[in-house]
Amino acid sequence: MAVHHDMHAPVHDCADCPIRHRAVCARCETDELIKLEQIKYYRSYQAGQTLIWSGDRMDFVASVVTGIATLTQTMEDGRRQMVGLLLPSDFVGRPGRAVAAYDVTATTDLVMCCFRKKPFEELMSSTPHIAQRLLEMTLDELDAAREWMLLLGRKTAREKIASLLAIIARRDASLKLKAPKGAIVFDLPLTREEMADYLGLTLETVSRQISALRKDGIIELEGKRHVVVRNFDALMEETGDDSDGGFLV
Amino acid sequence: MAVHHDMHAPVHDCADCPIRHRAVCARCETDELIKLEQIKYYRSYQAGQTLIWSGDRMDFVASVVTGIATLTQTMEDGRRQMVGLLLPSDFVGRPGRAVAAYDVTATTDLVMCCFRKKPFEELMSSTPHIAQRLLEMTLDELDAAREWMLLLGRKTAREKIASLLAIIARRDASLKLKAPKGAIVFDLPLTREEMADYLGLTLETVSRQISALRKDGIIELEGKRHVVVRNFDALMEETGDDSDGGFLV
DNA sequence: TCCTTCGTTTGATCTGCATCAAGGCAGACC
DNA sequence: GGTCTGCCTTGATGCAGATCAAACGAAGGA
Repeated sequence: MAVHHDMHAPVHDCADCPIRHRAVCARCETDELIKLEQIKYYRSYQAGQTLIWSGDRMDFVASVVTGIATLTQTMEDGRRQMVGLLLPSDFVGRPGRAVAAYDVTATTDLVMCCFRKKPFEELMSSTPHIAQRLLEMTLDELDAAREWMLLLGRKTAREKIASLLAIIARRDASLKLKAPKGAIVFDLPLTREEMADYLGLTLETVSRQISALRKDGIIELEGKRHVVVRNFDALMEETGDDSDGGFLV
Repeated sequence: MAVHHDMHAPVHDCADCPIRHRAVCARCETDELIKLEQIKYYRSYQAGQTLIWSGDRMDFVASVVTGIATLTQTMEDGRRQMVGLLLPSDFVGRPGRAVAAYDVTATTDLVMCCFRKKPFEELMSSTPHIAQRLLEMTLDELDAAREWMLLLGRKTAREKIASLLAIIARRDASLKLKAPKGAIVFDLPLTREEMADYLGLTLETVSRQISALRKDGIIELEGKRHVVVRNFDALMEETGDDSDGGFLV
């Protein structure tokens, strides 16, 4: 998720927000931020906990401070598809909608910064640039969703796995000190089953393809979750994406 | 695509827009509409024509007046995935982005109402409710994209076909005089190949599944494109969605 | 009129991934 | 220690949908 703060650069963190969240910290010391401060509150959740069930009333909107959450849809017979991955600074909830459309689950311990919906909406209508910021974020998410549609509809299992690893690797690389000279190293934040739900596969296929990428020397594994990518270009070759930009997430 | 005009009801059509388009006609006779009128212009395209190629410079945004257009992504080896279906009143283009991310193709003869991007963006920053309107539309599209991810990742070929037919049937029913007492009747606006690109299938599978639904009495076909649905509930049964609301498109 | 083209249907076969099944490994708890 | 539980791996088998191939019908053009 490329962070766009261009319109109000430089951005810095709120006093008591460990992570700046895009929807909130347009520019500290503005009136609207003060108002946001007045209506915000924090909530913590444990790994595995489902914060919101599809169909629940939603009386707040929120942004992720630390941890990872997922959005999933479930069919009557239990088939599940993950439709969103929420990383720190991502926004959940929809102004103008009363009922949640997806299950929201914490895959790691999670801290959310919440705003009661009513005051948030009032603030939104009185301070135009919040809507513009949200629009920009939503358009980014839409691009990511469409990239994901290509993956789900047309990529092979191996390409799906490579794509997911590349996304996680890239994100981790950008979070840490930039330009990792050598190997990219990261921990998978998802179980095999969650990866399967994300990719439209079964957990067995996920496991097999990860093993295959390991055997082919594309990645190295230490334990089940810790991944080393020595040659990022080789991994990108496996994704099926054209060499350059590609993923917007 | 549920049409939301609630915030400024009643909405009526612009003098020379045959179809009201959500982003534009908030309420006629407002200042911003007059300004929009000043920067808008129409363009027509023939069926099959590609209006915009992924990577092209985009110096305008637009909304569909009549006809149908598609957004597609293509992989290097030619695999294609449709990622959006643009119906009358839908919006194309992204304020704040210079380059198109997808191919945009007219599947029928098409009329677009265009706005040069620069003035549109200026107007957007001076008239807040345009951003709010666009946000609402974009959130709808995001919901649709996520519904589509479930389809692509987890539905069977038969369920995919039934879902697509149900969406088209429902849309047509809402465009025409509402509450069709008996059968729903419509023409497929897409070729088998386009349907395949939409659904993440091959055209042969699309053809076979349509034949199967016909044999099973779920739909009737007159010619290749004309579809009769006598029992909409029976069609919905085949989609795999839970009975009630479901699709947001 | 015939011929071509394009979209489509249908058949035969192949294959990638799902499914079913068994077992391994590490951490927690007794 | 032992055993339980959650997560993961690997093997054997089956099947939905892809692929390869042929042919049909309607529209259009010579």
